[in-house]
Amino acid sequence: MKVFSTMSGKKEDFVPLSGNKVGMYACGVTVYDYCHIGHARSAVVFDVIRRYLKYRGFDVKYVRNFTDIDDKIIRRANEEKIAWDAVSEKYINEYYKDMDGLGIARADVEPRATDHISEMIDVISTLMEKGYAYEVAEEGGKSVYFAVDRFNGYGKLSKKDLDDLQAGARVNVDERKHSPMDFALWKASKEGEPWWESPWGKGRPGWHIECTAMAIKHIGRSIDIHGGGADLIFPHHENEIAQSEAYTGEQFAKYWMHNGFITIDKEKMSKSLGNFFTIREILELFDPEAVRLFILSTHYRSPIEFSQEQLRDAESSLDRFYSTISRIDEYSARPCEGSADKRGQEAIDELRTCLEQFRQRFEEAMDDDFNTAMAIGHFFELVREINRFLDMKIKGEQAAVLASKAKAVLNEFGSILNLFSKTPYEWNAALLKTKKLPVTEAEIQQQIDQRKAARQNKDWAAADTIRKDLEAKGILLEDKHNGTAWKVRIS
RNA sequence: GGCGGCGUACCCAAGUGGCUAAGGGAGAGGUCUGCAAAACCUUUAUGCAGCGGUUCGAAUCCGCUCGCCGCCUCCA
Repeated sequence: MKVFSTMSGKKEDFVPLSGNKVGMYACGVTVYDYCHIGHARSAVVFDVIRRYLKYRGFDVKYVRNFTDIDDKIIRRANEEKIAWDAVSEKYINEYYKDMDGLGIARADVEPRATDHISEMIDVISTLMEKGYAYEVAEEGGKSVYFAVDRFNGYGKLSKKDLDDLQAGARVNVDERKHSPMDFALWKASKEGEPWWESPWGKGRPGWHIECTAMAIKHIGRSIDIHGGGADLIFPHHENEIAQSEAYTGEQFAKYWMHNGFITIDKEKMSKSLGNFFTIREILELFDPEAVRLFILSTHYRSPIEFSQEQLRDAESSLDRFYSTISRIDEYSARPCEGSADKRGQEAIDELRTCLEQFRQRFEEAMDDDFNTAMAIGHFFELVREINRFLDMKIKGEQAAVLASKAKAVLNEFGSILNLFSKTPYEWNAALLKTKKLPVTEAEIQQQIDQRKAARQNKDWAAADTIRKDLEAKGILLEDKHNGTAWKVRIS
């Protein structure tokens, strides 16, 4: 397996630090607002990476944190005139609503910064002892800063030169810092701010220190994979490396993985620009599976331009997929009597070969730095092969069994991408709700029954009228040998 | 200004030295169908921003030009 690491800027062979155990830490969200689709991308990507590593037989421990204390949370609390922890509690709940809705599995550990204050204090104390950090007197207590120039190798992840950084610093120069790039490990609390007791008086942790403390506590002094959005490379992950490696004297993370952004009009989606869609806004309009397919159709490191058209394309793709599953189900349910002729036997052998090759191709794609886009391409290649096979209407039980096998393969590998796991019925029923179509399933069925009677009387005009009426409401009818099926029109 | 990335058909997108440049969406024609839908078949890039170079051979490596974006401040 090859994994691209931001540290080396190359794809590297993936070899865990210890046997087949993989410790994976992904930076989660700061809980002060609803999550947007960019957060969804990061969650989906690392969810799939974790699933694939497990599929590959690794014993994965996945940790994803919540930053539940920070300036923005405090500001939000002040704006809403509620307690800071009411803000974080609320948005953690909302996070789960969104992510569960999207089908993101929970991480093995989902630690919160404020549950790890003592661990952070321990790390900071050690950094003080080792001379990597210094205190600064503040009103009512002391703050602690990390001295960036004491850490040899600062900038190695983001490829930044300390001198350039300082020369180009846009940060307001803080007189109390020895160097403008130094960052807070511990902040003395101001009047009215939340605080915890520490060797430096009342205060709260800086942003970066939580990940060091929680990664080390829940995974270990060295972790295999550390991930997050590309915007965390600097300064957050750079600072994490400095703190952690200064603290342990060991390599903090073996592989650094960063997902690309979601853009709108080519610009990064972000809270500050205001050009974002929240996850819940999207889920009002599109099926969660379409959102996941949209995200996974592009390699995780490339930018994705957000658009509703793209989401609709993803829906159409899924609809194609589920139509095929539906065809398989019909075929397997009533296999043609008799046995396969020579051509049929050849087709059976061919499809069998396709299924074997699919496994290889899927793994090859995913082994290459989790190339989900390529893997999905292989799914649809297989879908076409299956459709061709079904079109041949091969006689005999053997062919029916093979069609079921094909479905099982699709489902098995789909589950690694957390895609393609519904039944065709569930897909359409979900769409009926998501698209808020003005008909119920019962009404559709009733119309289908009426139309059936008309068709038996060869009253094509009446039958076509019913079909047109339903189509106007977004429902397509498909006449098949064993009856009429309905589906939601994607448009 | 420093560092990094991107530019593949009508749209999205994979491919990063060598079989006919994956796959999805959209369009056109055909097969099937009472008619449709779905499915299948054919079709839509002698071409990979442009110009040079390296090479037996490049979308893929190198250089330059143009266009776009990201990080350097909180950010997935």
